[in-house]
Amino acid sequence: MPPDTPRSTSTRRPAAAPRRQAAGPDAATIHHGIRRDHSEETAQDYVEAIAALIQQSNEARAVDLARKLGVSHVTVVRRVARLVEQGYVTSEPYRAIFLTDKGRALAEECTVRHETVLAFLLAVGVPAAAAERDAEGIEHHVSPETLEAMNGFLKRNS
Amino acid sequence: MPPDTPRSTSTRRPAAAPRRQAAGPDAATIHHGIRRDHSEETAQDYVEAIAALIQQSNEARAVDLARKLGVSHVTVVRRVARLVEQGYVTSEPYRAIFLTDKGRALAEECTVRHETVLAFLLAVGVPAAAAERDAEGIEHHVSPETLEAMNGFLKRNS
DNA sequence: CAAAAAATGTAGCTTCGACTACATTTGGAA
DNA sequence: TTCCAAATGTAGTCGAAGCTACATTTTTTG
Repeated sequence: MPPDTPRSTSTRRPAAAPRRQAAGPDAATIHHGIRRDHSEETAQDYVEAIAALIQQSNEARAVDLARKLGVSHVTVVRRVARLVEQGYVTSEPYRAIFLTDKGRALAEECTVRHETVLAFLLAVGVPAAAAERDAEGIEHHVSPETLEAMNGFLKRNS
Repeated sequence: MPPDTPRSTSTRRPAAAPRRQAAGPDAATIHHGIRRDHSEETAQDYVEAIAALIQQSNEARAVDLARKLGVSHVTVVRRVARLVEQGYVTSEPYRAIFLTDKGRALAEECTVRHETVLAFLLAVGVPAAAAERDAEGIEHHVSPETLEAMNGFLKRNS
């Protein structure tokens, strides 16, 4: 095994200060948070989609959800089971899916945020098609502070 | 099983037009794209982190990566193995991790995008702490069009 | 009303990220 | 030079998201 790779610089810690050496302030914390959110993102997507379906057909069927989200009905069914556990939706065997109060609240919140992000992107000059696409992804990573900044911007430029 | 749930409205398709009924234009496609990206997000995070480590220590060790990303070294090792397969990095047993040309290119691209998003958020009035956090999540969902809009905004307001 | 179609449910497989626990290698110190 | 701590590697588990295939129930339709 040729020891060619330079292993020197600042790699081995002096055995005394084992943690927190050269890296940034708390980059790990940020990534941690992102990962935690990941699970909630899906929940939000589902709840939002369910709310949309209910609004347009009075009920949300698993098939429609599957189509809307682009996954198989099996995936939907399993995810919905978890949403039931988390208290976002109710679902009886072979019946449609409905939102609980908690679910409705989340959907409402998500929808508002989605609208804001979309309006903001459009206001900044993003073409409609791209704005719609990006809003889907961005909305889950917008903190209250950023949301407020977006709203401020929209208010100023209206 | 009481058949109480209202199943009527617009649910059953007329057997003739089995697909694409009431739903939006192609919402599924959007979600599909988002999901596909998910895997690339991680790759980008890793490549970006590796580039940062190399810049500050001339090499990226698995431990440092693990610390930076807030995961165990095992997770890093496994992910890095896939990055090797994808041609983003090189890695010899018990040695540090280095970027290939492809990896360097991706890192460069990600870094630029990250900087742009961050600068943009700040320019729009998002507090620094929130901007840093949100940029991490948002950068992966910014299309070229949106990136260009952000750059345009920054140019106009400088 | 009965048959067929559509929707839902269930079983089981795959991939991926994340972890703990334990083994092995490396490199710096004693 | 030997020993030890830190870094890496390996094995095996878990949960979640995806899927296909097949079973069951509901709803439409002939």
